[in-house]
Amino acid sequence: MKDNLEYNHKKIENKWKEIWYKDNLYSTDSNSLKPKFYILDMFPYPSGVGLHVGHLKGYTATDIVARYMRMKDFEVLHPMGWDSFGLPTENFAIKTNKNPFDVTKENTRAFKQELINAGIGIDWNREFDTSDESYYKWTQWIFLKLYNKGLAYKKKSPVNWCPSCLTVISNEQVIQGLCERCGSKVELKNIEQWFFKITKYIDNLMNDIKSLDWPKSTKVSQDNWIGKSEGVRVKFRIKDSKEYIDIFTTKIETIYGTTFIAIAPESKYIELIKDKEKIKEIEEYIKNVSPQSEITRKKDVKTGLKTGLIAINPINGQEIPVYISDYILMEYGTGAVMGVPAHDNRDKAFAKLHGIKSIEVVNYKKGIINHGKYNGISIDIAKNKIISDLSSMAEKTIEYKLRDWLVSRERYWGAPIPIIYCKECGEVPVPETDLPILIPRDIKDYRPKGTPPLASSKSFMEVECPICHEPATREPKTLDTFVDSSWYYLRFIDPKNNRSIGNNTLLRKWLPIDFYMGGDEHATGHLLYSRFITKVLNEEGIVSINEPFLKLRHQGKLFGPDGRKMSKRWGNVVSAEFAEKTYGADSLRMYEMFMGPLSQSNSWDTRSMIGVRRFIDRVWKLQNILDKNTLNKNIDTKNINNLIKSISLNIESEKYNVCVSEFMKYLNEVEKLDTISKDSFRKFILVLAPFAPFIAEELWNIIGEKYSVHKQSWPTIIKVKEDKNDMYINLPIQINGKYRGNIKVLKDQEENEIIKILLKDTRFQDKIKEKDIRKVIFKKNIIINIIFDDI
RNA sequence: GCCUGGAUGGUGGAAUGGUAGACACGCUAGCCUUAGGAGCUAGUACUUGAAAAAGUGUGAAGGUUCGAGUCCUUUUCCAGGCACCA
Repeated sequence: MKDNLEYNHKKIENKWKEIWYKDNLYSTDSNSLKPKFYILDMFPYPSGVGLHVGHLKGYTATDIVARYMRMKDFEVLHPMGWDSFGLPTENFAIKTNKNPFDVTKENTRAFKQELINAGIGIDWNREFDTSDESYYKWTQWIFLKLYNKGLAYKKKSPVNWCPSCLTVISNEQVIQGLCERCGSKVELKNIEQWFFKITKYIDNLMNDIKSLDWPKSTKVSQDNWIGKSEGVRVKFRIKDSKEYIDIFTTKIETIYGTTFIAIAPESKYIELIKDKEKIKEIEEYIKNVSPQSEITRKKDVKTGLKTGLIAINPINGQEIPVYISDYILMEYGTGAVMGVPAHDNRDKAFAKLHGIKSIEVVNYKKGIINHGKYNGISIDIAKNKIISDLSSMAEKTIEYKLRDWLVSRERYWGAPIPIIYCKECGEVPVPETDLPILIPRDIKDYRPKGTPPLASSKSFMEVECPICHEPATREPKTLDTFVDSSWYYLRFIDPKNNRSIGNNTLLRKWLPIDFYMGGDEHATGHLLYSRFITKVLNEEGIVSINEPFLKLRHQGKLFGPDGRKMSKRWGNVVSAEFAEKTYGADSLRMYEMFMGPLSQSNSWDTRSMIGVRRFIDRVWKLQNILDKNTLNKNIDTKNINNLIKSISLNIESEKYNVCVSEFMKYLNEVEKLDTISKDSFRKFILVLAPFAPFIAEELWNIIGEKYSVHKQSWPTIIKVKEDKNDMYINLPIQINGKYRGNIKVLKDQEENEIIKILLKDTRFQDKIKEKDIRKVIFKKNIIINIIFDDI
């Protein structure tokens, strides 16, 4: 036979990827009667760097699952699109001096080609860019839905400003005080912006997440981000005044220990100060503090000033000084705290710096109050008593960290906000029939300047008021890219629909997503926004689901060979193209799976990849030992049965790395036999197909089966007759709990029989004396453990 | 500080409470070859030993159990996330 078979991955991959694409092999029949399975990857920003091996980790895993489910006779929807609107694309366009329209086209083409090269099975009929007019029409439509429900509103408030991107950004886009995109220090600016009222859905967001099949860490992240805390608001009266300062505390039991009040520099309580000298001093202080964002204020030094105001502790009438300090955040609680140096580290640090005394009033170790009226009473009881003692001066409340979602941007490359300003009629939403509001093309310089670039287009700005038909102007701000991606998953179901966001029946049928895969960096951004938008669309009757993603998994990061994050800066980016050229797409896919559990991060090691390439070569050479004549041997059938079972099990339990080992183990066994039956070979190709689609299709073709292997059903297990070998098992022997070898015994052999055998076995008869046996632990077919007295 | 994961050979990693290190990479030796960064065969946790074999061994210390990498308690270290959130 053909002895020197060489597997030519280039030739074979080029052949099949063309045929598959031409046939759109992975197209989904929306109206199929089979059970549906919707599996989705977080779609990428098609930035300029191209696809590297890290991107493919998640895509390969979903591709394997999609192919497996397809073979299990589900109608599988596995689509792909491009998150092309927004800062990543626009910044890339600016850097390369091109326009974002062209950049989007070029980059999406490149990304798509690389996915095709990697054999990722996508229904390309459903592809879209979020910057397509036919897509952002519906982004704007969703904005109007929110607007009409009162969930989209404009407000002047301190917002995060990135001085390099020249736009506002949301809280979720600020990472440790720096801009997520460019790493610049974020400033605080007081400007009018558009918000989505996500805070209205806090309770739903917190409750509904509990039942989702999501990684625990992600659920916890969202909970922390929402940051619910239950506490009490307390009024502290100002001496010689009718005014009060409202504070928020979660530790009302410490109120006796209050030795000062501190308010935020932005606090309205500053107006209570009447002393002119003091006002000057404080204005000076505020000037020094306020240009900084709350996030970037120095944490170690807690600066502050006495305001001259004296507050009265409502619990005991004690007079305490009021300070202004930059460690108090205006945006949380009431922007004022009761300072309890004895029981709060920050208060303690502030008190130390400003010479304020500290009174210990609670013993947290013992869980009791050790001061005043409630001395000796447990904290829980004291809390309630204090609250009722304070009566009208206190009120139980719940505070959250989550703020409303800031969605407007002073940038060009995004969906224009569909609002019109009319002198007569005020703020007017664009009528649905006028959508989409297109981005103007007549802007020469679209680069960010701090004011919305769209404002410089006359043709865009000048418009007729939809109500009174008088001249009016458009809102020149655009929507954040996270608005685009907060609903994209539902567009794949009916992507070409021009009349509605999606056919109602189809949306009902295909939602929710059964399996969602993507990076954990989206835990508090995209994933939270998508859940929110889904809940709004649900209330509007547009979708019938309450949660978009039933099951979520994160693929771990793939670092460069040097263990650092893959980046141009380090020169450690391994392109998908490089890996495919060297060893082929099938090897690349299998290697990425073989590296370890999917959720775990790993470093790329090209050298290790040779292992899976050797495997692929040996699979190719199986043709040499293909036995066309004889019937199945029992052992051959048993081997393939085991493989089918274990691959199914391991795909379903998401252990793709173990799948690869199982294939290798199987191959080792088969090579030992020097022959493989056609039936087993056929099944082997079938189970291998989700992992290595190219070589599987080629071998399928070679053995004369009908195109395509990827349209076949998952192989079934044939029952084999039990033979002699099946009658025996190797039973591990433990003596005093320690493994001492094993013996060959009949399957289902009982305990006393086994002991008889052991007593005769030359290896064990010296060690085992029947009369000394104290106890025997026996688990049929699993283990026998013999315990002696003298342990 | 808080939260979430981890810790198993030289490396990546396997292991429903039941033979730890599967499967690979690398390495060592041999075969084949003009050659090998190709292929094949054998070996490869550590210690002792020529070998047979014995002992030790899953970050550390305890505990539960006939039996623990796996369960419980304490602890150390590593990675990631959040953070003046009152």
